[in-house]
Amino acid sequence: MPAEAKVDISARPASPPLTERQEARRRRILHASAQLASRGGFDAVQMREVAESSQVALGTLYRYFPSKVHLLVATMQDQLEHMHGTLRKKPPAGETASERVAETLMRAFRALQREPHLADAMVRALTFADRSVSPEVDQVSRQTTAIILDAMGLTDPSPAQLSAVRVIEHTWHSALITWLSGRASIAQVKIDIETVCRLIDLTEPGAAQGNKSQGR
Amino acid sequence: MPAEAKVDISARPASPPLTERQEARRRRILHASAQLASRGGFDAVQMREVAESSQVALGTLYRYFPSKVHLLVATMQDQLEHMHGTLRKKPPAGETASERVAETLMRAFRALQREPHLADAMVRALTFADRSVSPEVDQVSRQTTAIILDAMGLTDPSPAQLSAVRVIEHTWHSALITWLSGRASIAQVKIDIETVCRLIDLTEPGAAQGNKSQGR
DNA sequence: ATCAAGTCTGTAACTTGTTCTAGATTAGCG
DNA sequence: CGCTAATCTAGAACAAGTTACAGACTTGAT
Repeated sequence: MPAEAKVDISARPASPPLTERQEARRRRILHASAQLASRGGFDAVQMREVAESSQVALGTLYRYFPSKVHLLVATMQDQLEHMHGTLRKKPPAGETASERVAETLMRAFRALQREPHLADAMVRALTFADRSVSPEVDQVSRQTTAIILDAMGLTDPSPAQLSAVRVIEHTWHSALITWLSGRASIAQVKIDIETVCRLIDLTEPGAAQGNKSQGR
Repeated sequence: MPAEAKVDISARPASPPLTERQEARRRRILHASAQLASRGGFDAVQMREVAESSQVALGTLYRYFPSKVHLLVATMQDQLEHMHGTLRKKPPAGETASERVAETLMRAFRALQREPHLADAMVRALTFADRSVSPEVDQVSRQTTAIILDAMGLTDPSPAQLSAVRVIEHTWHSALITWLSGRASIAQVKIDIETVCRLIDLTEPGAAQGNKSQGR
């Protein structure tokens, strides 16, 4: 499945091309953000501290990322790219599409467990984001969709399959939140993921679907 | 299905019984909260304004609700009780359990559409809540579960059914967020709800499930 | 090399959630 | 009624996100 370059193109809004120093600043900021987040989660990412850690004035930080939520969502985009790359190297081994998706998400989940504070910061920012961050959040969503479709081994999904993927993403985000806020165990998240992934089986060609009103 | 009184018991932590004046204050605060939220959503619920609107000192507000998120989650509990009562009066008419659940959730969704700002405030608070609010958020979750099980017409759900309900709740919350932040249309939310509700069909006695690894 | 436009820095100010304090008020009790 | 503990009020104070601004530094074009 050859689809490497496409990601990088859509990743940046690419409005004005950044100079080298600017690219370096941006990278320092994202690094500081991830670092602080890894320590104490959402609350520990304080804009003044991010600015100081990344050797940038507060005003500059806000020029690069117009709010804390923007910053953390961008941090998530960054991490997601890593993740997608990593996952691509070792594709999931399951037989059915739903097994492979569940395996992929559980692998991502285990990665998040290694940095729970970072996960907290990123996921909280994602769900707290208001309309002003929609484009960036959408980008994260597209990236996530791409990862799931990859795991399914699809290049040209049907509408029903896209719906299933949407629901899987919903479940993934919400399950993460319940885990992060201590209301669900790791085992519980696993069950939820496995449960929702069975939706995929319903969309397979041979599956008998006794349904109506599944418009567009 | 006789299960009326139970809700009220678990609804309040019932630590110290409130005096009449205190109950009145609590009610004024919740009312002011809902009112402000209906105007401008999460951001419009400012603690100083809530205090003023409800004729209570700021310190008192914080004594009743230890944070803005606590306040909004309590507001949501309040609204949910209304909702559950309303829904109970006109049970959904669908033939299958999944149809009835989808109908119920869509009805709730339409109610939220009438007060989108209030919905914004409540849902944002719910997903932004950290561990310190877990008990309250859990209470909301239980109430939501009860509504869904009601719609299914179940009193004694199987583990598989509970899993399905959990996933439905995940989808419900997350779909609401995408709608509130303008990243999904009302139609899209409808599709997502209908899609996830088909999971219920998989848990019915006669359903053929070609699955493995569905532990406990 | 020089100039204009755009960036970056350092710092103060403003906003809103949260905490703290000192002095009234209220509730329960003898 | 009169006392004591708890509660409530008004207002200041603090914390962190965000904005504003004046002056220094870069950049790109000439």
